[in-house]
Amino acid sequence: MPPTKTLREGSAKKRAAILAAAQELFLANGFDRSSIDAIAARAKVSTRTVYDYFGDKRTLLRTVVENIGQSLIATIQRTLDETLTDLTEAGELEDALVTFSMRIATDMLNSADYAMLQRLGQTESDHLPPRDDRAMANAPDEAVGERLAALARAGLLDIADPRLAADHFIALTFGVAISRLGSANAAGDARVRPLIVEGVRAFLRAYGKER
Amino acid sequence: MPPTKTLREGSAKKRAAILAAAQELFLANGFDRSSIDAIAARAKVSTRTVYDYFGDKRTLLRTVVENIGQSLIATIQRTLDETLTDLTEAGELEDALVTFSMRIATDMLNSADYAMLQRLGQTESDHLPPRDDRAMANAPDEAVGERLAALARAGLLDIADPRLAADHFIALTFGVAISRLGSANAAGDARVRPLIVEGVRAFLRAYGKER
DNA sequence: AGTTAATTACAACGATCAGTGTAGTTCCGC
DNA sequence: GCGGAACTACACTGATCGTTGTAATTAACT
Repeated sequence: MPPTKTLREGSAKKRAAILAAAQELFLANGFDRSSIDAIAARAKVSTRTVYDYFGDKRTLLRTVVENIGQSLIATIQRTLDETLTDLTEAGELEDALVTFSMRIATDMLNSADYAMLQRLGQTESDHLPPRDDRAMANAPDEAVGERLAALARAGLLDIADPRLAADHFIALTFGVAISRLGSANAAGDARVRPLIVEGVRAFLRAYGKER
Repeated sequence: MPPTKTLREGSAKKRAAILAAAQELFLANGFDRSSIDAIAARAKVSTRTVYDYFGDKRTLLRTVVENIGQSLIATIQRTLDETLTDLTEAGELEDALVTFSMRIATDMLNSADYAMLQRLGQTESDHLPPRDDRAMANAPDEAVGERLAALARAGLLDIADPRLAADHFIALTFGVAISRLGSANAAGDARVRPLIVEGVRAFLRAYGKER
Protein backbone atom coordinates (compact mmCIF):
# COMPACT_ATOMS: atom_id res chain seq x y z
CA MET A 1 0.00 0.00 0.00
CA PRO A 2 1.31 3.46 -0.91
CA PRO A 3 2.53 5.62 1.98
CA THR A 4 -0.05 8.26 1.17
CA LYS A 5 -2.62 5.67 1.98
CA THR A 6 -1.48 4.62 5.42
CA LEU A 7 -2.70 7.92 6.67
CA ARG A 8 -5.91 7.67 4.72
CA GLU A 9 -6.17 4.10 5.85
CA GLY A 10 -6.40 5.13 9.45
CA SER A 11 -8.65 7.91 8.36
CA ALA A 12 -10.85 5.56 6.41
CA LYS A 13 -11.15 3.26 9.38
CA LYS A 14 -12.34 6.09 11.56
CA ARG A 15 -14.70 7.26 8.86
CA ALA A 16 -16.19 3.80 8.66
CA ALA A 17 -16.44 3.53 12.42
CA ILE A 18 -18.24 6.83 12.65
CA LEU A 19 -20.60 5.92 9.82
CA ALA A 20 -21.34 2.55 11.39
CA ALA A 21 -21.99 4.07 14.79
CA ALA A 22 -24.18 6.76 13.29
CA GLN A 23 -26.15 4.22 11.28
CA GLU A 24 -26.78 2.04 14.31
CA LEU A 25 -27.89 4.89 16.50
CA PHE A 26 -30.01 6.56 13.84
CA LEU A 27 -31.80 3.29 13.20
CA ALA A 28 -32.21 2.47 16.86
CA ASN A 29 -33.22 5.85 18.21
CA GLY A 30 -33.97 8.12 15.29
CA PHE A 31 -32.08 11.14 14.07
CA ASP A 32 -32.92 13.69 16.73
CA ARG A 33 -32.45 11.30 19.60
CA SER A 34 -28.95 10.39 18.49
CA SER A 35 -26.48 12.97 19.73
CA ILE A 36 -23.16 13.54 18.06
CA ASP A 37 -21.54 12.87 21.40
CA ALA A 38 -23.17 9.43 21.59
CA ILE A 39 -22.15 8.63 18.02
CA ALA A 40 -18.58 9.70 18.71
CA ALA A 41 -18.46 7.66 21.89
CA ARG A 42 -19.75 4.56 20.12
CA ALA A 43 -17.22 5.05 17.33
CA LYS A 44 -14.51 5.57 19.95
CA VAL A 45 -13.63 8.92 18.50
CA SER A 46 -13.74 12.39 19.90
CA THR A 47 -16.76 14.54 19.20
CA ARG A 48 -14.55 17.03 17.47
CA THR A 49 -13.36 14.44 14.97
CA VAL A 50 -16.90 13.75 13.86
CA TYR A 51 -17.26 17.41 13.01
CA ASP A 52 -13.87 17.49 11.34
CA TYR A 53 -14.89 14.56 9.16
CA PHE A 54 -18.47 15.38 8.31
CA GLY A 55 -19.02 19.02 9.09
CA ASP A 56 -22.45 18.77 10.63
CA LYS A 57 -25.09 16.30 11.66
CA ARG A 58 -27.24 16.48 8.56
CA THR A 59 -24.27 15.79 6.33
CA LEU A 60 -23.51 12.79 8.49
CA LEU A 61 -27.04 11.50 8.02
CA ARG A 62 -26.89 12.12 4.29
CA THR A 63 -23.64 10.18 4.07
CA VAL A 64 -25.07 7.30 6.05
CA VAL A 65 -28.10 7.12 3.78
CA GLU A 66 -26.05 7.28 0.61
CA ASN A 67 -23.74 4.67 2.07
CA ILE A 68 -26.33 2.09 2.90
CA GLY A 69 -28.11 2.82 -0.37
CA GLN A 70 -25.00 2.08 -2.39
CA SER A 71 -24.43 -1.04 -0.36
CA LEU A 72 -27.97 -2.23 -0.99
CA ILE A 73 -27.89 -1.68 -4.72
CA ALA A 74 -24.53 -3.41 -4.97
CA THR A 75 -25.80 -6.38 -2.99
CA ILE A 76 -28.87 -6.60 -5.15
CA GLN A 77 -26.92 -6.48 -8.37
CA ARG A 78 -24.48 -9.13 -7.21
CA THR A 79 -27.21 -11.38 -5.88
CA LEU A 80 -29.23 -11.01 -9.06
CA ASP A 81 -26.21 -12.14 -11.02
CA GLU A 82 -25.57 -15.06 -8.75
CA THR A 83 -29.09 -16.41 -8.47
CA LEU A 84 -31.11 -15.35 -11.48
CA THR A 85 -28.91 -15.84 -14.50
CA ASP A 86 -28.86 -18.68 -16.99
CA LEU A 87 -32.25 -19.95 -16.04
CA THR A 88 -33.91 -21.98 -18.76
CA GLU A 89 -36.42 -24.21 -17.04
CA ALA A 90 -39.52 -22.75 -15.47
CA GLY A 91 -39.26 -25.32 -12.70
CA GLU A 92 -36.15 -23.66 -11.35
CA LEU A 93 -37.79 -20.28 -11.18
CA GLU A 94 -39.54 -20.50 -7.83
CA ASP A 95 -36.47 -21.75 -6.02
CA ALA A 96 -34.27 -19.16 -7.67
CA LEU A 97 -36.58 -16.30 -6.73
CA VAL A 98 -36.85 -17.54 -3.16
CA THR A 99 -33.08 -17.87 -2.91
CA PHE A 100 -32.63 -14.37 -4.26
CA SER A 101 -35.13 -12.88 -1.83
CA MET A 102 -33.76 -14.68 1.19
CA ARG A 103 -30.23 -13.64 0.35
CA ILE A 104 -31.27 -10.01 0.12
CA ALA A 105 -33.33 -10.21 3.29
CA THR A 106 -30.46 -11.65 5.30
CA ASP A 107 -27.23 -10.57 3.60
CA MET A 108 -28.12 -7.00 4.27
CA LEU A 109 -28.49 -7.32 8.00
CA ASN A 110 -31.95 -6.37 7.17
CA SER A 111 -32.92 -4.42 4.15
CA ALA A 112 -35.74 -2.92 6.13
CA ASP A 113 -33.09 -0.66 7.54
CA TYR A 114 -32.76 0.93 4.18
CA ALA A 115 -36.42 1.78 3.98
CA MET A 116 -36.18 3.13 7.50
CA LEU A 117 -33.24 5.33 6.67
CA GLN A 118 -34.96 6.61 3.57
CA ARG A 119 -37.82 7.65 5.79
CA LEU A 120 -35.42 9.20 8.24
CA GLY A 121 -33.88 11.11 5.38
CA GLN A 122 -37.23 12.39 4.25
CA THR A 123 -39.00 13.16 7.49
CA GLU A 124 -36.43 13.77 10.15
CA SER A 125 -34.27 16.10 8.24
CA ASP A 126 -36.44 18.27 6.07
CA HIS A 127 -35.15 17.42 2.62
CA LEU A 128 -31.51 16.73 2.96
CA PRO A 129 -30.15 15.78 -0.36
CA PRO A 130 -29.05 18.12 -3.00
CA ARG A 131 -28.19 14.63 -4.20
CA ASP A 132 -30.06 12.32 -6.55
CA ASP A 133 -32.31 10.99 -3.86
CA ARG A 134 -35.19 9.53 -5.78
CA ALA A 135 -32.83 8.19 -8.40
CA MET A 136 -30.98 6.05 -5.91
CA ALA A 137 -34.16 4.98 -4.19
CA ASN A 138 -35.48 3.62 -7.47
CA ALA A 139 -32.30 1.86 -8.51
CA PRO A 140 -33.08 -1.42 -6.75
CA ASP A 141 -36.51 -1.64 -8.30
CA GLU A 142 -35.16 -1.02 -11.74
CA ALA A 143 -32.39 -3.55 -11.37
CA VAL A 144 -34.96 -6.17 -10.41
CA GLY A 145 -37.19 -4.99 -13.24
CA GLU A 146 -34.46 -5.50 -15.79
CA ARG A 147 -33.82 -9.01 -14.60
CA LEU A 148 -37.50 -9.86 -14.65
CA ALA A 149 -37.68 -8.50 -18.18
CA ALA A 150 -34.83 -10.79 -19.15
CA LEU A 151 -36.68 -13.73 -17.68
CA ALA A 152 -39.74 -12.71 -19.65
CA ARG A 153 -37.68 -12.54 -22.83
CA ALA A 154 -36.47 -16.04 -22.04
CA GLY A 155 -40.07 -17.16 -22.02
CA LEU A 156 -40.23 -17.87 -18.32
CA LEU A 157 -42.49 -15.01 -17.29
CA ASP A 158 -45.35 -13.05 -18.80
CA ILE A 159 -44.63 -9.40 -18.11
CA ALA A 160 -45.93 -6.28 -19.80
CA ASP A 161 -44.41 -3.62 -17.54
CA PRO A 162 -41.16 -4.84 -15.95
CA ARG A 163 -40.88 -1.97 -13.53
CA LEU A 164 -44.40 -2.58 -12.27
CA ALA A 165 -43.75 -6.30 -12.03
CA ALA A 166 -40.65 -5.56 -10.00
CA ASP A 167 -42.63 -3.38 -7.63
CA HIS A 168 -45.18 -6.16 -7.28
CA PHE A 169 -42.47 -8.71 -6.61
CA ILE A 170 -40.82 -6.55 -4.00
CA ALA A 171 -44.15 -5.75 -2.38
CA LEU A 172 -45.17 -9.41 -2.19
CA THR A 173 -41.87 -10.51 -0.67
CA PHE A 174 -39.97 -7.83 1.24
CA GLY A 175 -42.96 -5.57 1.61
CA VAL A 176 -45.07 -8.19 3.34
CA ALA A 177 -42.17 -9.43 5.45
CA ILE A 178 -41.30 -5.95 6.64
CA SER A 179 -44.85 -4.86 7.36
CA ARG A 180 -45.57 -8.06 9.27
CA LEU A 181 -42.34 -8.48 11.17
CA GLY A 182 -40.97 -4.98 11.30
CA SER A 183 -37.26 -4.46 11.19
CA ALA A 184 -36.94 -7.07 13.90
CA ASN A 185 -35.98 -9.89 11.57
CA ALA A 186 -32.46 -10.32 12.90
CA ALA A 187 -31.28 -12.24 9.87
CA GLY A 188 -32.45 -15.52 11.34
CA ASP A 189 -36.14 -15.16 11.99
CA ALA A 190 -37.79 -18.41 11.03
CA ARG A 191 -40.95 -16.58 10.09
CA VAL A 192 -39.30 -14.83 7.16
CA ARG A 193 -38.86 -17.74 4.79
CA PRO A 194 -42.47 -18.94 4.64
CA LEU A 195 -43.59 -15.39 3.93
CA ILE A 196 -41.04 -15.07 1.13
CA VAL A 197 -42.01 -18.43 -0.33
CA GLU A 198 -45.68 -17.55 -0.39
CA GLY A 199 -44.92 -14.14 -1.84
CA VAL A 200 -42.92 -15.71 -4.65
CA ARG A 201 -45.70 -18.20 -5.35
CA ALA A 202 -48.29 -15.46 -5.51
CA PHE A 203 -46.00 -13.53 -7.84
CA LEU A 204 -45.60 -16.54 -10.10
CA ARG A 205 -49.34 -17.08 -10.17
CA ALA A 206 -49.71 -13.49 -11.32
CA TYR A 207 -46.81 -13.33 -13.72
CA GLY A 208 -45.91 -16.95 -14.53
CA LYS A 209 -46.06 -18.29 -18.06
CA GLU A 210 -48.16 -21.33 -17.23
CA ARG A 211 -51.74 -20.27 -16.78
CA MET B 1 -78.36 19.07 23.31
CA PRO B 2 -78.27 18.78 27.10
CA PRO B 3 -76.74 21.65 29.05
CA THR B 4 -74.19 19.34 30.62
CA LYS B 5 -72.81 18.89 27.18
CA THR B 6 -72.17 22.50 26.25
CA LEU B 7 -69.20 22.52 28.58
CA ARG B 8 -67.92 19.19 27.34
CA GLU B 9 -68.62 20.38 23.85
CA GLY B 10 -66.12 23.16 24.17
CA SER B 11 -63.76 20.79 25.85
CA ALA B 12 -64.17 18.17 23.16
CA LYS B 13 -63.65 20.77 20.48
CA LYS B 14 -60.38 21.83 22.04
CA ARG B 15 -59.34 18.24 22.44
CA ALA B 16 -60.01 17.59 18.80
CA ALA B 17 -58.21 20.74 17.74
CA ILE B 18 -55.15 19.78 19.75
CA LEU B 19 -55.17 16.25 18.38
CA ALA B 20 -55.54 17.51 14.83
CA ALA B 21 -52.75 20.01 15.23
CA ALA B 22 -50.50 17.43 16.82
CA GLN B 23 -51.23 14.92 14.08
CA GLU B 24 -50.43 17.41 11.35
CA LEU B 25 -47.19 18.53 12.92
CA PHE B 26 -46.05 15.05 13.88
CA LEU B 27 -46.62 13.87 10.34
CA ALA B 28 -45.03 16.89 8.75
CA ASN B 29 -42.01 17.30 10.99
CA GLY B 30 -41.71 14.23 13.14
CA PHE B 31 -42.17 13.88 16.86
CA ASP B 32 -39.08 15.59 18.20
CA ARG B 33 -39.25 18.49 15.80
CA SER B 34 -42.81 19.32 16.83
CA SER B 35 -42.78 21.41 19.97
CA ILE B 36 -45.73 21.55 22.30
CA ASP B 37 -45.71 25.29 21.84
CA ALA B 38 -46.10 24.90 18.09
CA ILE B 39 -48.90 22.39 18.52
CA ALA B 40 -50.70 24.65 20.97
CA ALA B 41 -50.32 27.63 18.67
CA ARG B 42 -51.70 25.69 15.72
CA ALA B 43 -54.62 24.49 17.81
CA LYS B 44 -55.16 28.07 19.02
CA VAL B 45 -54.84 26.98 22.61
CA SER B 46 -52.42 27.86 25.33
CA THR B 47 -49.45 25.61 25.94
CA ARG B 48 -50.67 25.01 29.44
CA THR B 49 -53.98 23.63 28.19
CA VAL B 50 -52.22 20.98 26.17
CA TYR B 51 -50.57 19.76 29.34
CA ASP B 52 -53.81 19.97 31.28
CA TYR B 53 -55.49 17.83 28.64
CA PHE B 54 -52.84 15.26 27.85
CA GLY B 55 -50.27 15.37 30.62
CA ASP B 56 -47.15 15.04 28.56
CA LYS B 57 -45.92 14.83 25.02
CA ARG B 58 -45.67 11.09 24.74
CA THR B 59 -49.23 10.64 25.91
CA LEU B 60 -50.26 13.12 23.26
CA LEU B 61 -48.50 11.07 20.61
CA ARG B 62 -50.03 7.87 21.88
CA THR B 63 -53.47 9.41 21.74
CA VAL B 64 -52.91 10.65 18.21
CA VAL B 65 -51.81 7.20 17.06
CA GLU B 66 -54.72 5.45 18.72
CA ASN B 67 -57.02 8.03 17.28
CA ILE B 68 -55.99 7.70 13.67
CA GLY B 69 -55.82 3.93 14.06
CA GLN B 70 -59.42 3.74 15.21
CA SER B 71 -60.43 6.02 12.41
CA LEU B 72 -58.68 3.86 9.84
CA ILE B 73 -60.19 0.61 11.02
CA ALA B 74 -63.65 2.18 11.11
CA THR B 75 -63.24 3.54 7.59
CA ILE B 76 -62.06 0.19 6.34
CA GLN B 77 -64.95 -1.67 7.92
CA ARG B 78 -67.49 0.75 6.54
CA THR B 79 -65.95 0.79 3.09
CA LEU B 80 -65.75 -3.00 3.02
CA ASP B 81 -69.44 -3.15 3.79
CA GLU B 82 -70.28 -0.60 1.16
CA THR B 83 -68.21 -1.93 -1.70
CA LEU B 84 -67.58 -5.63 -1.20
CA THR B 85 -70.85 -7.16 -0.10
CA ASP B 86 -73.44 -9.02 -2.12
CA LEU B 87 -71.08 -9.72 -4.98
CA THR B 88 -72.12 -12.69 -7.07
CA GLU B 89 -70.54 -12.22 -10.46
CA ALA B 90 -66.80 -12.51 -10.91
CA GLY B 91 -66.95 -9.74 -13.48
CA GLU B 92 -67.83 -7.19 -10.82
CA LEU B 93 -64.90 -8.16 -8.68
CA GLU B 94 -62.16 -6.08 -10.25
CA ASP B 95 -64.21 -2.90 -10.22
CA ALA B 96 -65.33 -3.50 -6.66
CA LEU B 97 -61.81 -4.07 -5.41
CA VAL B 98 -60.56 -0.98 -7.22
CA THR B 99 -63.37 1.09 -5.79
CA PHE B 100 -62.64 -0.18 -2.31
CA SER B 101 -58.95 0.59 -2.58
CA MET B 102 -59.44 4.04 -4.02
CA ARG B 103 -61.94 4.92 -1.32
CA ILE B 104 -59.50 3.90 1.37
CA ALA B 105 -56.61 5.66 -0.30
CA THR B 106 -58.50 8.94 -0.54
CA ASP B 107 -61.15 8.92 2.19
CA MET B 108 -58.46 8.76 4.76
CA LEU B 109 -56.65 11.87 3.70
CA ASN B 110 -53.97 9.39 3.02
CA SER B 111 -53.71 6.11 4.76
CA ALA B 112 -49.96 6.32 4.39
CA ASP B 113 -50.18 8.65 7.34
CA TYR B 114 -51.22 5.76 9.46
CA ALA B 115 -48.17 3.73 8.55
CA MET B 116 -46.08 6.79 9.21
CA LEU B 117 -47.57 7.33 12.62
CA GLN B 118 -47.11 3.70 13.48
CA ARG B 119 -43.46 4.15 12.68
CA LEU B 120 -43.36 7.31 14.73
CA GLY B 121 -44.87 5.43 17.60
CA GLN B 122 -42.29 2.69 17.37
CA THR B 123 -39.11 4.59 16.62
CA GLU B 124 -39.48 8.11 17.85
CA SER B 125 -40.79 7.32 21.23
CA ASP B 126 -39.14 4.17 22.44
CA HIS B 127 -42.11 1.89 22.88
CA LEU B 128 -44.95 4.00 24.00
CA PRO B 129 -47.94 1.84 24.34
CA PRO B 130 -48.83 -0.15 27.32
CA ARG B 131 -51.74 -0.46 24.92
CA ASP B 132 -52.58 -3.19 22.48
CA ASP B 133 -50.32 -1.87 19.79
CA ARG B 134 -49.82 -4.84 17.52
CA ALA B 135 -53.42 -5.84 17.92
CA MET B 136 -54.68 -2.60 16.46
CA ALA B 137 -52.05 -2.58 13.76
CA ASN B 138 -53.27 -5.94 12.55
CA ALA B 139 -56.95 -5.17 12.68
CA PRO B 140 -57.18 -3.72 9.15
CA ASP B 141 -55.44 -6.72 7.64
CA GLU B 142 -57.74 -9.12 9.40
CA ALA B 143 -60.84 -7.22 8.40
CA VAL B 144 -59.78 -7.39 4.77
CA GLY B 145 -58.87 -11.04 5.24
CA GLU B 146 -62.31 -11.91 6.51
CA ARG B 147 -63.95 -10.23 3.55
CA LEU B 148 -61.67 -11.98 1.10
CA ALA B 149 -62.51 -15.26 2.79
CA ALA B 150 -66.18 -14.51 2.30
CA LEU B 151 -65.56 -13.85 -1.38
CA ALA B 152 -63.71 -17.16 -1.57
CA ARG B 153 -66.63 -18.93 0.05
CA ALA B 154 -68.88 -17.35 -2.55
CA GLY B 155 -66.74 -18.98 -5.21
CA LEU B 156 -65.24 -15.75 -6.52
CA LEU B 157 -61.71 -16.23 -5.25
CA ASP B 158 -59.36 -19.11 -4.63
CA ILE B 159 -57.78 -18.49 -1.25
CA ALA B 160 -56.10 -20.88 1.16
CA ASP B 161 -54.88 -18.42 3.80
CA PRO B 162 -57.13 -15.35 3.97
CA ARG B 163 -54.81 -13.38 6.20
CA LEU B 164 -51.93 -13.93 3.81
CA ALA B 165 -54.10 -13.06 0.83
CA ALA B 166 -55.09 -9.86 2.59
CA ASP B 167 -51.45 -8.95 3.15
CA HIS B 168 -50.76 -9.64 -0.50
CA PHE B 169 -53.70 -7.51 -1.58
CA ILE B 170 -52.65 -4.64 0.63
CA ALA B 171 -49.05 -4.91 -0.50
CA LEU B 172 -49.99 -4.91 -4.18
CA THR B 173 -52.26 -1.89 -3.87
CA PHE B 174 -51.46 0.44 -0.97
CA GLY B 175 -47.97 -0.89 -0.47
CA VAL B 176 -46.89 -0.17 -4.01
CA ALA B 177 -48.66 3.18 -4.11
CA ILE B 178 -47.06 4.33 -0.88
CA SER B 179 -43.58 3.13 -1.70
CA ARG B 180 -43.70 4.72 -5.14
CA LEU B 181 -45.42 7.96 -4.33
CA GLY B 182 -44.66 8.42 -0.66
CA SER B 183 -47.23 10.13 1.50
CA ALA B 184 -47.49 12.84 -1.10
CA ASN B 185 -50.68 11.55 -2.64
CA ALA B 186 -52.85 14.43 -1.59
CA ALA B 187 -56.08 12.55 -2.23
CA GLY B 188 -56.09 13.56 -5.87
CA ASP B 189 -52.88 12.32 -7.37
CA ALA B 190 -53.69 10.96 -10.81
CA ARG B 191 -50.89 8.46 -10.53
CA VAL B 192 -52.63 6.55 -7.74
CA ARG B 193 -55.47 4.97 -9.66
CA PRO B 194 -53.43 3.21 -12.35
CA LEU B 195 -51.22 1.71 -9.68
CA ILE B 196 -54.23 0.49 -7.75
CA VAL B 197 -55.84 -0.95 -10.89
CA GLU B 198 -52.73 -2.86 -11.80
CA GLY B 199 -52.30 -4.06 -8.24
CA VAL B 200 -55.86 -5.39 -8.19
CA ARG B 201 -55.34 -7.12 -11.54
CA ALA B 202 -52.16 -8.79 -10.33
CA PHE B 203 -54.00 -9.87 -7.20
CA LEU B 204 -56.81 -11.36 -9.26
CA ARG B 205 -54.33 -13.19 -11.46
CA ALA B 206 -52.83 -14.69 -8.30
CA TYR B 207 -56.05 -15.39 -6.42
CA GLY B 208 -58.84 -15.32 -9.02
CA LYS B 209 -61.02 -18.32 -9.65
CA GLU B 210 -60.61 -18.31 -13.42
CA ARG B 211 -57.26 -19.72 -14.30
C1' DA C 1 -74.06 39.91 39.77
C1' DG C 2 -71.26 36.51 41.86
C1' DT C 3 -69.08 32.13 42.46
C1' DT C 4 -66.53 28.72 40.37
C1' DA C 5 -64.07 26.39 37.01
C1' DA C 6 -61.59 26.70 32.75
C1' DT C 7 -58.18 28.97 30.23
C1' DT C 8 -54.53 32.08 29.21
C1' DA C 9 -50.21 34.71 29.46
C1' DC C 10 -45.95 34.60 31.26
C1' DA C 11 -41.89 33.50 33.56
C1' DA C 12 -38.76 30.37 34.89
C1' DC C 13 -36.02 25.92 35.59
C1' DG C 14 -33.29 22.34 34.07
C1' DA C 15 -31.78 19.49 30.61
C1' DT C 16 -30.10 18.40 26.11
C1' DC C 17 -27.58 19.37 22.32
C1' DA C 18 -25.33 21.26 17.87
C1' DG C 19 -21.45 23.44 16.90
C1' DT C 20 -16.88 26.07 17.87
C1' DG C 21 -12.43 27.24 19.77
C1' DT C 22 -8.29 25.82 21.84
C1' DA C 23 -4.64 23.88 24.22
C1' DG C 24 -2.54 19.76 24.95
C1' DT C 25 -1.34 15.01 23.32
C1' DT C 26 -0.43 11.24 20.24
C1' DC C 27 1.16 9.52 16.03
C1' DC C 28 3.97 9.26 11.84
C1' DG C 29 7.18 10.17 8.40
C1' DC C 30 11.82 11.62 8.02
C1' DG D 1 14.17 12.55 18.02
C1' DC D 2 12.01 16.45 15.36
C1' DG D 3 8.29 18.73 13.23
C1' DG D 4 3.87 18.82 11.73
C1' DA D 5 -0.50 16.86 11.23
C1' DA D 6 -4.16 14.23 13.27
C1' DC D 7 -6.60 13.60 17.30
C1' DT D 8 -8.45 14.30 21.97
C1' DA D 9 -10.16 16.54 26.13
C1' DC D 10 -12.64 20.14 27.60
C1' DA D 11 -14.96 24.17 28.20
C1' DC D 12 -18.28 27.19 26.43
C1' DT D 13 -22.12 29.51 23.72
C1' DG D 14 -26.57 29.84 22.14
C1' DA D 15 -30.61 27.87 21.20
C1' DT D 16 -34.55 24.77 21.80
C1' DC D 17 -37.67 22.60 24.51
C1' DG D 18 -40.41 19.88 28.07
C1' DT D 19 -42.57 20.87 32.03
C1' DT D 20 -44.30 23.38 36.06
C1' DG D 21 -46.15 27.21 38.78
C1' DT D 22 -48.91 31.21 39.21
C1' DA D 23 -51.45 35.26 38.76
C1' DA D 24 -54.66 37.29 35.76
C1' DT D 25 -58.52 36.70 32.59
C1' DT D 26 -62.41 34.72 30.61
C1' DA D 27 -66.46 31.89 30.32
C1' DA D 28 -70.29 29.14 32.53
C1' DC D 29 -73.84 28.51 35.51
C1' DT D 30 -77.12 29.90 39.37
